[in-house]
Amino acid sequence: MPPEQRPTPHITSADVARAAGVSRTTVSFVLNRTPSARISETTRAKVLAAAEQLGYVPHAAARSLRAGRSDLVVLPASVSAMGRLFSDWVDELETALGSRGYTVVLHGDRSTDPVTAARAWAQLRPAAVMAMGGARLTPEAVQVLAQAGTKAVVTVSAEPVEGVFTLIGDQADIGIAATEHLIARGRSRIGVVMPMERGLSAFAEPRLAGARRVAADRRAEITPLPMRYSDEAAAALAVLCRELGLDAVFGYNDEYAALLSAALADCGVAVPEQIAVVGADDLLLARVVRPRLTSVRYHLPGADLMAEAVDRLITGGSPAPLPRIRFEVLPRQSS
Amino acid sequence: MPPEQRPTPHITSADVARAAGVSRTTVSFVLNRTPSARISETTRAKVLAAAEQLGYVPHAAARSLRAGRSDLVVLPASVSAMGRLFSDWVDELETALGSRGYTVVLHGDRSTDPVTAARAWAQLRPAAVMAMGGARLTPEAVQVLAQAGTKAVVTVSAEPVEGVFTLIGDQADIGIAATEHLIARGRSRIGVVMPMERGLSAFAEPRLAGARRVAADRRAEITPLPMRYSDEAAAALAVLCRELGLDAVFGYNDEYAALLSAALADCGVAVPEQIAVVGADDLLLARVVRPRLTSVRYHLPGADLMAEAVDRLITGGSPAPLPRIRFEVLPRQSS
DNA sequence: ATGAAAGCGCTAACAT
DNA sequence: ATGTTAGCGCTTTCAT
Repeated sequence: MPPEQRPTPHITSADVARAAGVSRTTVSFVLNRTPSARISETTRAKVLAAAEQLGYVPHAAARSLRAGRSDLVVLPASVSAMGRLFSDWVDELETALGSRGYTVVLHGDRSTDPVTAARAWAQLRPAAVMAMGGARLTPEAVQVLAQAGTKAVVTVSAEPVEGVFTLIGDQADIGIAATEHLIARGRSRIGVVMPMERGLSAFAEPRLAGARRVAADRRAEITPLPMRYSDEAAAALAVLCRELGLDAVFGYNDEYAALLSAALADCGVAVPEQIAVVGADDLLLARVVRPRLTSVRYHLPGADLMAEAVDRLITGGSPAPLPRIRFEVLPRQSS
Repeated sequence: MPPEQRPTPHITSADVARAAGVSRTTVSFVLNRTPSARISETTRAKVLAAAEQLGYVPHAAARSLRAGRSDLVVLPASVSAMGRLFSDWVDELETALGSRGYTVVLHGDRSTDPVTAARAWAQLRPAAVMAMGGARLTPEAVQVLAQAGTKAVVTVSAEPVEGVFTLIGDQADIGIAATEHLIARGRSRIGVVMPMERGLSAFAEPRLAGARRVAADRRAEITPLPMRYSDEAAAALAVLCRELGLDAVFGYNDEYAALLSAALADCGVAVPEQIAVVGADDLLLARVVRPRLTSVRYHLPGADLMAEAVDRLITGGSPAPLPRIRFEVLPRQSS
């Protein structure tokens, strides 16, 4: 049977109503399972059949415009800057929120100004904005979202942010964990890689600060090591490490650490015997390179717990505060 | 100065009009730079000032509902399944489309049924859907999108898909490139890793088929090697490779290849002297491991070219066909 | 150069 | 149990 050629290209709920011989109200009630309306089984079946037969797909924009609420959850995040650990979590979060009826979309976050970014998200009038990555949430940005009716604004930060459901997690803790591990392994002349790529210093600085804090108490010495992400830069830095007489390096993350570790080996420095190396983020990479890379991993709250909290925020409840993000050293061969 | 507390939480274009002392029509003209309307400089300035002062943010849903067109580009893609090469491209595409006035959102693609997935995208009434990853586009799914008014449907496939702007790219070419490279290096007993993780066989099968096609002509022998992504599986497979007397392995992609390469070294097999290894996707990983991994990389059409084509499709033009996706072997130490 | 008015597709009081 | 009706915020003829 050839596909029926509709004169109207767009099928609306009115078409469904007409086909089923009911009003648009009834169609709306059936399709939304409105609890307050009692619909007879026969009517419900008729409506469903008509919708199916016509290939009706509701118009999300019209729906949320009228209803005054949206089921959209915007997750600002640049997809290429996402580690595996985080992207797995995002996938789970998407599933968890999806099963609660929300539509999750990732919104590339390449705008430089927080307010401009917030305006871009606000245009979509989302129920929630979860700025878990690099996006900065200034008070003005938060106000833009609030004014657009965003019910839940979530972020992760070292300290609570006014008007925002804050997941507490301090990058400094990563530097602390790595440095404590290295000192426990008997190291005391510790380099800390500072990536020179843009946007990374927001993470690198607190990690360095954490390392310094630990070292100050334990008579260890911290040397910041600026490094670009390239073979050449790593090779040069490897030589420098040897000349400085370092006995350990915290490599910012697994990628920088692995690159440097390979460069150290290439120039004859034994890892970990002469210089121990620690990464962070527990990427796949850490388990594939030799020596296997010691890494600091983080534990985000379960995606389901997070989804529950967001749902509570959207529906007007006050969620229980989530546990602080914890960091853990996974000792492997490189330290 | 404390933030002004508005009685109305949502600021609409009517508020802007009132504050500027003009009609909503004028506000719309100014904000959209409607070319057909001539607005005096003073009026334009007044409107802009009022909008800024009130913190007005347009309501994308209302706008596209009324205008009958949307500036949304939906990119269905599971973020955790994305390689670095592809995610970089997505970032660029986002920028390129953004500068043309489109709003790009990634929509997690975890639904099993193509039509269900298409319906989820169609709810957003996007101007374009770019299914570049694993998402299958059946004729029914394409029809759902067409009926929802999606102007541009784009995908990548080995052959043109009816009603879809198809980027031609054949996974088999990867297997072909890798195998030709290995044969040129004098290898003839070639294993091909077949990942057992779900969803990957859609890519793995054609790669294997490509390898077989080349081998048939050149008296080389292909052995499929099922493998799970784990240290243990890799170790076991490394032993098997030795026992089978293979002299080369195409590792499906860089991750599997690197894992296997490390396992081979661990069990005393010299790479590449005894067994050459080739990966694919040219991940960072390939340059960080030792020996550095030979990899097959692909060249997607430039993001700007792609954006241009999508824009053409949306605005009713017919874009020039894009160049076929090309694959290239990057020889490094492992082969 | 600017305004009045209609209506996009949908939901939710309020009727019946 | 189902229908009538009034908008949600915006764009766009058509007047003026």
